[in-house]
Amino acid sequence: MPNAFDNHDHSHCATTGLAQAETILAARNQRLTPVRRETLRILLSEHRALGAYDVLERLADAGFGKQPPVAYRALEFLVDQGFAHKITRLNAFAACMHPDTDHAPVFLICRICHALAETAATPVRTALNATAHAVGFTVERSSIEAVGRCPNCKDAA
Amino acid sequence: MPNAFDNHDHSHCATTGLAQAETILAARNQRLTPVRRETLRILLSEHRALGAYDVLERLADAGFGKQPPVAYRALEFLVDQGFAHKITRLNAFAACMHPDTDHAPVFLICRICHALAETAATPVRTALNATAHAVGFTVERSSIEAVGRCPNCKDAA
DNA sequence: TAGAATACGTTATGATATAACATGTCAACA
DNA sequence: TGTTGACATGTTATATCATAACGTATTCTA
Repeated sequence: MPNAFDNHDHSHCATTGLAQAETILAARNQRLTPVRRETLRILLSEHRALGAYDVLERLADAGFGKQPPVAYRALEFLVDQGFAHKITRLNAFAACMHPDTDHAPVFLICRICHALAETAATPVRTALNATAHAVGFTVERSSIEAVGRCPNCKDAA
Repeated sequence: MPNAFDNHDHSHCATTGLAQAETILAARNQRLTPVRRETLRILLSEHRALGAYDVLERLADAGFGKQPPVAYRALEFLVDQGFAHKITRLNAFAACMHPDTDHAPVFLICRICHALAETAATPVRTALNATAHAVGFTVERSSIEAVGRCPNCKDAA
């Protein structure tokens, strides 16, 4: 599976992502309405996080409503259904790169080019659960977000 | 070392925290001015995260300025110097419980009572670095925040 | 003590997010 | 097949979080 830092056929990401969403949502009897579909397409079109107001602007350009709740509601739906994530450090949203598998992902955010990768969380999550367990805490949800330099920007300041 | 979920002599947290800050800042030639001191005292007075406007209100009550930059600047200073952390998931700030040691902490946020604990990060950070390294990413800073139930609230909904 | 650096206070504005309510769409079924 | 109820979309208005820009005061240091 490619990640955001590889060169890859990016058009593939969007078509695959939309197709996956269609299938999964149909199975759940949930509707991928036009606004929701366009919102997901917008997020899939970049391997970076977009602010709700960026998404809103693009939705408005595509003929949908111009007011914040339009974007926030579509984003909330996609997050609830596992097709997008909120990156709390950035107050921004990104398409999920593997809605079919394991969740509680780790996000790697490039400080230079703003690329965003979503990586395998298992070992990190295991460590987090152990740490929490040691003080009697039960983890329900977690955000693990790292800022740094991606391989393409590793020599930059 | 007690954590937020233990019963402990809480007045101790504030006095120790302030004393530590005095000592460490003096050694760095940094000034713990009255606003900064009061801000730290406010954060230390609770084992939970406070929003900047909550802090601001208490600062105003204590006779300091009433405008947002007053709180944000003091908080920024404390974060820079390692005496407070921003909890991005909550858009809120909390006193650091061990400004003297290892950083890049893990935060455990109780969904029920809003208590906040800052725990040993080493194993989680190790796992995160390994995960990042596998895709060629260099971690510079990270936030690891878990929401769930603390031992005192584990039987609640 | 003059000048530079730092800190504090204010006004104003920007950025992110949601409450509340009206209108529109669609599927189930009486 | 028309009504109903659930869900979705759109709007207005407002809440919440954060910073830019500028003037004044304090502190440090030469």
